Amino acid sequence: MVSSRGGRPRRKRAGQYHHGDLRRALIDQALRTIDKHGVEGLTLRAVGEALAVSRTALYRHFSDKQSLIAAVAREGFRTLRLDLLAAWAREGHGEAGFQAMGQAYLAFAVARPSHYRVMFGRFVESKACDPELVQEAEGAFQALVDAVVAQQREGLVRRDDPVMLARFVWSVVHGIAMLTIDGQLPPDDGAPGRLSRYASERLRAAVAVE
Amino acid sequence: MVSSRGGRPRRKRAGQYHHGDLRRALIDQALRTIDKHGVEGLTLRAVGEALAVSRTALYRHFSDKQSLIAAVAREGFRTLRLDLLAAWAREGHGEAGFQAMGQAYLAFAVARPSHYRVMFGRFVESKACDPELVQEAEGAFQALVDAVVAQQREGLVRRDDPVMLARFVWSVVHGIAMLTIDGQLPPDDGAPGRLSRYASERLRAAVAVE
DNA sequence: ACCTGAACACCGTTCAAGT
DNA sequence: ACCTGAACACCGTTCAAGT
Repeated sequence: MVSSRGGRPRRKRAGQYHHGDLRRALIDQALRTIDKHGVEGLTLRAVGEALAVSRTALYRHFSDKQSLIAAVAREGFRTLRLDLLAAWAREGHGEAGFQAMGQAYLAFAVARPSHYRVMFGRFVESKACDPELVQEAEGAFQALVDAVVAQQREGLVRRDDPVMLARFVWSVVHGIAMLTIDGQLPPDDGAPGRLSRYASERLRAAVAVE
Repeated sequence: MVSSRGGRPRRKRAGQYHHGDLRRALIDQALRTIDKHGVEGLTLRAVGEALAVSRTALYRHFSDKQSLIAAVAREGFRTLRLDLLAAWAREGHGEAGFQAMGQAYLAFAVARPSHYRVMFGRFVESKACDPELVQEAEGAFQALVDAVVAQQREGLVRRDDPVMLARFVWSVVHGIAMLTIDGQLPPDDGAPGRLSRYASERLRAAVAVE
């Protein structure tokens, strides 16, 4: 995180350049704003102001606002992938590890709902234009596929097409994540937690051998 | 649909009022715009222009843009509920009916992705402010719960808490819907269709008795 | 190369004024 | 009651100009 001391906009002397990794600073600041105020609260002018930089300085590093948002989404998929792999490894690459992956996934979405929404919400139109984003998203999904294949080898889950099976699991977990962060479950009720436990149990039954 | 002939903005004579059900016309026009250009493409100015009305006429019927969007979301939940009930009834209130509900749900989302996104996407902050929207959303969910209870009576699905079971099913179907309309499945591949068939089969296993 | 400020074409919303 | 146009405070983006 490249931040000014105390999080305040830096005082700027005339004629001075940013002279740091402005690209990095822009992404970090955008992420901070998105986490705090959502994507719809993200303005390039405010980002520039927070970094004590002109509101058009950004165009040296990003072609437009969408491309900045895409960079934020990319970071999200990267963090998500690392979280998933850590959970899977921590619990020993088996049934428990798979369940931990699900929990890690939901924990990510609940901790950073706005960030999660940016990753999936079609804020980047035609992702064909951002192959790095597609690649990062596929990397996160691959962690799930790998875990499925590993369990198939151990005879822990049925031997269907692992990609299809992983997509099914992803749907469940993504569905719960979205319903939770979009406030579709009764609030202040522990509903998300109970649903995720129940879903985990039913999901295990769905992917069981025979 | 209250439309001008040919879909063109109507010519307007000076001093003339709209004198129809402007509220209704505003919702229809907003829905049309959202379906065509997404929520982010919705501007109150364009809505007014399309209806040959001042861009502030809207404020007589809605407190702000959000409240117009909320009305569109409400319509969506109503249509979704009717679609679900029709599918359930058409296939005879059993296993086939339940599967048809799932297909109807996905068909709705795929046919009107932007509308579907508006229904769930937190465009209305703090839905407590729009109790009618909450009510309509709950109505759609209730159709699902009722179908679960009916199947439990027939011994077709396990006798867990029907609300919890319905939330689980909803998660799966909502997850597939979102991944599909957000372009997270490989395009031009029939992947959404195959996933939905596979998920339907696995889901049946997940909710089966014993 | 990297940054700047003025300018342009947009927004949602408010409000005094009209019928 | 319902509608209007001007005005206000915002946007993202472009561009000639600076270092």
